[in-house]
Amino acid sequence: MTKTVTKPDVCKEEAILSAAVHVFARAGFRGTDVQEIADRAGVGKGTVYRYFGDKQELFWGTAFWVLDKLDQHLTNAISASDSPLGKLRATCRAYGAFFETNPEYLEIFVLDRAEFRGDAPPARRERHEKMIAEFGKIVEAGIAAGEIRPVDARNVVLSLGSTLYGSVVCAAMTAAGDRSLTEMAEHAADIFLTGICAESSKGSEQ
Amino acid sequence: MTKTVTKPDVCKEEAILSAAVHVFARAGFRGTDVQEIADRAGVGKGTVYRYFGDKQELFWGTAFWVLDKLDQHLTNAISASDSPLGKLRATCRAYGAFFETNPEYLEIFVLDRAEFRGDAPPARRERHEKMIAEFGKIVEAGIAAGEIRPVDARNVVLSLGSTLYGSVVCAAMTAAGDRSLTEMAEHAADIFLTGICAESSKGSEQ
Amino acid sequence: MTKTVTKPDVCKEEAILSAAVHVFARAGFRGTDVQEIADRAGVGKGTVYRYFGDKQELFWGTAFWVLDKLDQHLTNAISASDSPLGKLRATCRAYGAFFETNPEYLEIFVLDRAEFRGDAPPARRERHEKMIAEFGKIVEAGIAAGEIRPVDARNVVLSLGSTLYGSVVCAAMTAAGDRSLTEMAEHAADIFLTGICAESSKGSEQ
Amino acid sequence: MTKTVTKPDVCKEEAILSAAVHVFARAGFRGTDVQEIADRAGVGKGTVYRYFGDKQELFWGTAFWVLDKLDQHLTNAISASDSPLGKLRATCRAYGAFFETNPEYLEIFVLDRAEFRGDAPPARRERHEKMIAEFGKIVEAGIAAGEIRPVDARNVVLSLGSTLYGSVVCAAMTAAGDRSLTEMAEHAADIFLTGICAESSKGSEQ
DNA sequence: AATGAATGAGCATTCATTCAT
DNA sequence: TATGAATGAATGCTCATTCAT
Repeated sequence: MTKTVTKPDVCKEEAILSAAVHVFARAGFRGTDVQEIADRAGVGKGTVYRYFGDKQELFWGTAFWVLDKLDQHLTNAISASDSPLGKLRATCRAYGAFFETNPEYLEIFVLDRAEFRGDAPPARRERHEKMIAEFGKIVEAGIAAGEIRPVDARNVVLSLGSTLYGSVVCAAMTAAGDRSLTEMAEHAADIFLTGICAESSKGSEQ
Repeated sequence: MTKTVTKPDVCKEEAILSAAVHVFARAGFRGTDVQEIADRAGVGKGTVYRYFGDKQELFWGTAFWVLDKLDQHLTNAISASDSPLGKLRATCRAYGAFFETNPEYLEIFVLDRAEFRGDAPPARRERHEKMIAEFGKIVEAGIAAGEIRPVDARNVVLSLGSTLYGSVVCAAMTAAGDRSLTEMAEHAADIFLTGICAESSKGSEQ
Repeated sequence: MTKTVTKPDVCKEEAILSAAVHVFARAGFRGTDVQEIADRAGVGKGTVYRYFGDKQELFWGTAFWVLDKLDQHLTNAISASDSPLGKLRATCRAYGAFFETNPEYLEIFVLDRAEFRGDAPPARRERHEKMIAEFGKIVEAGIAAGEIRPVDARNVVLSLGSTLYGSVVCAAMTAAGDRSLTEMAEHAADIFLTGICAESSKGSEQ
Repeated sequence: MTKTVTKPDVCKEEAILSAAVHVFARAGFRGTDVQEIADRAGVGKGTVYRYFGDKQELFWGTAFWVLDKLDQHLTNAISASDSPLGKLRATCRAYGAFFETNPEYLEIFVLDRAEFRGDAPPARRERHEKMIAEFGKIVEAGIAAGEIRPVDARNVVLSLGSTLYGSVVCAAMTAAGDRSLTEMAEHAADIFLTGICAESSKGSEQ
């Protein structure tokens, strides 16, 4: 019989995930002692294992949780603007702000990449694709509206994602001495968006 | 008495570093057994410690070694073109090609960020600043030549670095299914450069 | 207050014991997870503890249950023959057949010895003595009838028991490659009984 | 690369095996904490793992070590007598004496059966077969000399082995209250050997 | 200088047992 | 009475680091 995993209490699950973000972010995956997560969550170590099966699943659960929060945050940001370009700008700002407000979440993203490359469970891949598709539609709307040059939407979304990811990771790396994550992301967005704007709307964009 | 570290034999040092790249890249920092590096380098475990002091120093030595190789690779690429914009483009292409040719080097960069955030020893920070300054000069030359809009050179270099970093990391993450690292980096460069080009030179750039 | 143990439902008790035989036989005493016994018995883990107090008591209950079954099986076999020697032969055959039919029961016997040496609760010791006495009477009847040499009945019964135990354990160990448990037991009985028969002239050997 | 196991120091190996016999015999396989073996052997826990790889291999090493000692002990006993029957008798006596002198060795045998049924590594199986063959030759010599009835030598050896095993295990189980292991084994031998002697007229029984 | 044997702190995971519902 | 969620002590195994040879 495979490992039994049940989550009878949503509050405990949240407490564990919240503690896990904190500890993983500080100590890394391998450097984390599950006991510390349990202590910080106020539950027994056995409970952590009952809820998540093993340390890796716990980490994946944590990473998914964070991705979910990011998705919600970005989704909120999108609705704050009407034009496609405005939505993209808002997304970039929200992306930077999200990780500036929660530096621990950024660590989870970095660890995810460092420890598990492409081994993420299907659920996370699907969520990622969903987000890509979502933004792809915005780009296509921008193209239809003449705000964005006719480009391959998926590639542009991947590039924008890469740029934002690189911006926040690198900005956080240089110890906040220079500019905030949000400023970095906005600067990256400026450069990025100006580049993909159609010639006709250059004037209004810059 | 502080830890005695000497490197009497350059060949051994190279062998250890080469082995370290391999093993760190595969297993991560914490997941790496120093014994495996010693075995692969064909030296005793004690020798690794004599040459590098401890595991963390060994990793830093490895990361510095890789950064050095990247620097040389990019420096070569720069000289292949005369115009500032050409140099930047060539740099982007070279950046992608470097990590496409040596995926292990990319892992070292990712691990560096994941495990040690900003704890890198001064030597590496200095080297990093040196590279930033180097490219800053190119940007300034581009501005002077009218190829690049009047921007803050340092910020632009940081943004370009972030973009390239994000591009290769994310491209490698999506399991090569989409495009090669080099293509990703070039695509990122296209968007990036087009955005910072002065209005006057748009035509020739696109 | 001492541990409260009640068995309100005989069906559940049987279900637990039956499951326990299965799991203990497969995994050994220490290797057994009480949860698995509960699952297999279709009851909650708490119920197992309510019925048996703790894991050791559960095992002893299981071993006693099996011993009881063996006793019944051998008692039936005895009644199938009239002569003392016939009864002993029948007992040997039945002994082998019992464990051949129920290999799990043999594991319980082996585990019992391995884990608890002589720590068995008085009830099992008494039951064991009762069986020894029972067979002792048959031996004495055989002696009285002139079928068996005048030997110490208890010692002979202990030896026969040891021989049968050794036979089935060793036979089961050699992976059935050679002969069945029943054949092994019969062979052992042949040698054993022939040896204790009166008529022969064993002068040269003692 | 598979687990590296080296045994650079024979004294340490002996110390570990000796400690392992002691601890396994007292606590059983699962109940044994490898740390205790290390402590008793006066080495670090890591050393135990360096020498034996894992707990199971350590147990197998221990069991083999004991089997080896038994083999030597029995081999010595054999040479003390000239006639085949004498050799078999001497073997039985030696078998009982071996385990009476070293009750811990008996526990190892019992645990071996309880935990690993037939999973023993090939080396131990081969050693076992070698011993069976050795005694088979003695039985055949006995048959040739007319001391033993014409029986299947291998089967007889297996039966004798089973009988002796059962005798010592059962004798030890009944807490030495009755007779010593040696006496039990001799008694078993008496019954066993008398039965396989040629001269008698067992017609009515067979 | 080079080696690799020895060490033991550290950590993931399991599971007997309890007890609130 | 029955349940199963929660717990934390227990234990196998790893690996960074040291140091005698």
